[in-house]
Amino acid sequence: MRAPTLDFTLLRTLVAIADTGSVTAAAKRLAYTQSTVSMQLQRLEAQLTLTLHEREGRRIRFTSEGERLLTHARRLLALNDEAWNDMQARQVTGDLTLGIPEDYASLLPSVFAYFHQLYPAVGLKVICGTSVRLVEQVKAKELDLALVTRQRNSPGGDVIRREPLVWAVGVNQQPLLSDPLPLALYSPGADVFREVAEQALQAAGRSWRVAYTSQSMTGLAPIVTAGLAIVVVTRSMLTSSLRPLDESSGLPALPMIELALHRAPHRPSEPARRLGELIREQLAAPAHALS
Amino acid sequence: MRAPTLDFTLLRTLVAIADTGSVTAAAKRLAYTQSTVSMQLQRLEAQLTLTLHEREGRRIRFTSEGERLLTHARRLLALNDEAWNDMQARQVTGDLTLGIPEDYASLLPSVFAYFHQLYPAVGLKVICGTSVRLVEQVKAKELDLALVTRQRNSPGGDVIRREPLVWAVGVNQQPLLSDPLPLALYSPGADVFREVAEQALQAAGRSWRVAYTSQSMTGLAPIVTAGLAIVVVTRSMLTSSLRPLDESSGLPALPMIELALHRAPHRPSEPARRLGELIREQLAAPAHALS
DNA sequence: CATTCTCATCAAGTTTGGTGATATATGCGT
DNA sequence: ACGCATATATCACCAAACTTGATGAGAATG
Repeated sequence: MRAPTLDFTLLRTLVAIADTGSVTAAAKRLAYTQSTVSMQLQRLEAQLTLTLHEREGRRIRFTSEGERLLTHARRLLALNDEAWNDMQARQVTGDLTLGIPEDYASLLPSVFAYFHQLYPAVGLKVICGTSVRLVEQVKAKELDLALVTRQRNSPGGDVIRREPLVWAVGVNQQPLLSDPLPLALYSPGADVFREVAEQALQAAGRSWRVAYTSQSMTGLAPIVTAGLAIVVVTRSMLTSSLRPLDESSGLPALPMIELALHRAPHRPSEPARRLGELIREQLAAPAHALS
Repeated sequence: MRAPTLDFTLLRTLVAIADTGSVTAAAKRLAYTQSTVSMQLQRLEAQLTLTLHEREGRRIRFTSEGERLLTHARRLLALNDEAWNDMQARQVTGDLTLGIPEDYASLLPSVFAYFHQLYPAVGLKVICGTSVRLVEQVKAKELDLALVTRQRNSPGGDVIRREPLVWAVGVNQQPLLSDPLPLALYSPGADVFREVAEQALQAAGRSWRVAYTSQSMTGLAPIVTAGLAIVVVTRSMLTSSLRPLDESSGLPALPMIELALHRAPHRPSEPARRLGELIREQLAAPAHALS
């Protein structure tokens, strides 16, 4: 007697029959003939020497053995697909450059680690820059993908996630609400946060001055925690040294910003597609109000 | 493109090659031809469109993809075998009577529950009795199996487990070491514990009297916990109301007893075989000195 | 009662997979 | 270096397994 071995093909038709509730429908779904599916079911029963199904008039009913095998089958197929996908993923090769805004660098390492696990043969390079610059680089095909922040409903790229912006100040500081308002801004020339903040203040008729600027948030941190200026960050970027300011502070509400993924023009490479999908999955926004 | 599906047969071959380290050896183990195994390996690589192995002179070496698939394969095969065995087990039907000594009734319910899970179509009946009587019933084919206690190296049956016997007394009582020693015994005419105790006392030159007897330990419990008599039990039967007596009590050491499984003469039924195996597995002794 | 739908069964054609024989390559001993 | 023994790859052939399209039986619908 040779090794007792199940047949994935038969198991797959079994669950298809169970899912659709009919042999004909299962056949359609699997792109087989009806007679094939019918015989496959019989073959499976013959191999196991037991009865998996009965007929109640027109409807099919699984015996307890059938139900039991079904749970085994689903488990096995899930593992099969996982294994298969994993092996296919290892064949995805190539190089890939992704651009991200500096402020998001902290959000992504886990995604990169996961990506490397799934696609060990892909060389991934990450560069940081301002959103405006990254978009230019993607258009120039210097980058395969770029994750950028942008104001709501700006054109270009696919929205991955929406996030609220907040005013923040050092955790132990009183907000410095003098007029003009002292702002700490980073990415001096081009950053979205700056635009958003200035628009909001202007609409509210407030005056402001740019008290400090830096290339990155880290450079700004000492100023802000010292209470010398107010900063704009996304809610997810709040650290323990930052305290968000609500409406009672008298500052105008800030709109949401969007995290968007830009892809290089024309057919993305396979690695780029995969990374794009992964980023979408992993960064998918927790439930927010939308549209 | 039809469903991406692995082939258990090929996976099995793969692990056989990995286990044996050679195509030829794998072929022998699987009862295939060498050429078959060789082609199967190629087929597997072709289906996945990747290279699983390389040759280092004569020796085979798996690529990292090969190693990876191997771990998947082992997992999948384990699940396959589990599923297969489960489905086969459900086809084992019939009735089955097992005899056990009353004092072990508490040890076995979990085994019975497990057995019923594995072999739901088997009707299992359990009867209790003294070891001597159970052995007779097995010989008379009134029982399919009997689990009995016996003195070390007595003939008949297969040893499942060896257990130490101990003298015990009520947990709050001082041992009543009068002469003659008051014993509480159950299974009056025939029990092994009694034989063992009496042999040990006789060898030690002690006198004793049977102060109380009962069909089961439960009937004796009040007497013993009240400190009116001493009882002999296996170490695993000690309850919170019993206190074991060590050598400092002056009582002679007791030998180990054996738990043995007797099978009805001539070919055991399939259910009987299975239950026998299960009992052996489940009751397998924790590490003891042996021989 | 006719129609429609689903399913089981059959014969036939095709594909797949295993076998035995043979060729190639590696390691080892002389 | 040479030849023997062992391990592997490859080929053609055959048998078994699988899919298919056709056909008929049985059940639901109206």
